[in-house]
Amino acid sequence: MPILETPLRSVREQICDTLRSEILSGVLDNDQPVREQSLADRFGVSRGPIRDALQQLSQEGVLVYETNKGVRVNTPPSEGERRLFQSMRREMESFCLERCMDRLTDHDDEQLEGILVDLKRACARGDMAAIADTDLALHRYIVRRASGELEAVWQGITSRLLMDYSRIERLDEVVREHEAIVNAVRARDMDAAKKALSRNII
Amino acid sequence: MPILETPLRSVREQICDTLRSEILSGVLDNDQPVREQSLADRFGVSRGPIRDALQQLSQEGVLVYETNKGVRVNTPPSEGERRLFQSMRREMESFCLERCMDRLTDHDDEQLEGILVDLKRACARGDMAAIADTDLALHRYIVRRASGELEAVWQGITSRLLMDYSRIERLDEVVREHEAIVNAVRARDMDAAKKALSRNII
DNA sequence: AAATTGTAAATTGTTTACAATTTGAATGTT
DNA sequence: AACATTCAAATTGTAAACAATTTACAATTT
Repeated sequence: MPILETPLRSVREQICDTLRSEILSGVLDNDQPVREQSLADRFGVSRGPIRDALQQLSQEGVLVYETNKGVRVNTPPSEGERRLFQSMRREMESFCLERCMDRLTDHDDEQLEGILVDLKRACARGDMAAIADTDLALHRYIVRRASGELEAVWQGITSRLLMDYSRIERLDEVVREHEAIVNAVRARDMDAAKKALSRNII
Repeated sequence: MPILETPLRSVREQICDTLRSEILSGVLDNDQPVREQSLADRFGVSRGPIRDALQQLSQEGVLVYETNKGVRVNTPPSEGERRLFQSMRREMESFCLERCMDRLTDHDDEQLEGILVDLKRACARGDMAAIADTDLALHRYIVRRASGELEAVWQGITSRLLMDYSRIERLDEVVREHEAIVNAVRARDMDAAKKALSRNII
């Protein structure tokens, strides 16, 4: 039997992750239509799994679905909605820290450190898609560690918040903020970790 | 051009609503597997649209999806998760009230009153599925009136909170709470409306 | 010229057929 | 009896064909 549980990511999930990363990092313009057949050609599968992925991304808020018209890239939330989502995301991640902090092991510290290294590399080469990926990966690690049940809700809120990830301009700031998060978590300093997480949610 | 916008609900949405209602009201047991073909037979369509609906309900938290194993009815959230979702739902609905209150018209009042009538009838005949439907419909009306962009997030949180709707036992209490909500909204009393909504979110 | 209508191409929605995987019972082995 | 193995049935995953709808553009009318 396998020691480490393999997630066994489906085709749908892989396509979702790729498209989400590209959209959040600004590769595709807003309101730009996304055609099923072209994606099917690109990923080398039929339209079935593509439709599954597009539906999931629509529910996540990354795409907008219209009956008989397909999907298009969503627009960022309004200022009011942004503030609401910020508040909710902070509440979620604080909750997750509270729940998982005393269960974290050395292995978790190593994982977080690894994500941090990936983030630094992505920043060094200015790869926005990879930056968005690793940024999300670090937060997601905390969420998953606390409760897999929360991940889908967290992803929906976070994706909507990041629909204009492009406004992230100071890359060194991103690295420093995530270093602060990892350091606080490694020190098991709940208060500092919450503050560092909250500061990074904008 | 059409005076009243027709929502044009897709097959997927209709199946989603039917299954969600049945599951939240306790018709199907937890952890019970849901077979695609049997649902296809029941709704008179092929497995394609069924799979769409099951995927959506999985992301909503009503069902749990496992690769190559299909879906099963989800279990209610833990006590901690419940408190978190409660807090987030209260924050969302308060936000929606703030945003839509001064835009409400007589037509909105009539709509809310209509939902209230439906709720009373459903309670009178003890139809749990209809009670859950109309309960949700009233809150959803406020959310949609404030911002359609919030609905998917709200639905995910709310569905998870209602995974054990059966604990709702005092039906007269349900009616009174919703009457309080509608009355406060009709009076455009922000504070009372927020309190009434919050009291109803448990 | 502007608006309307008609038509063909493009696109999405659905069904059917088939491939891959899981499940469960029957069988065999220790 | 307990455990592993095998194999068929059930179930999910994917592909391809078909139906329904939308879109874009040409033709026609006002």
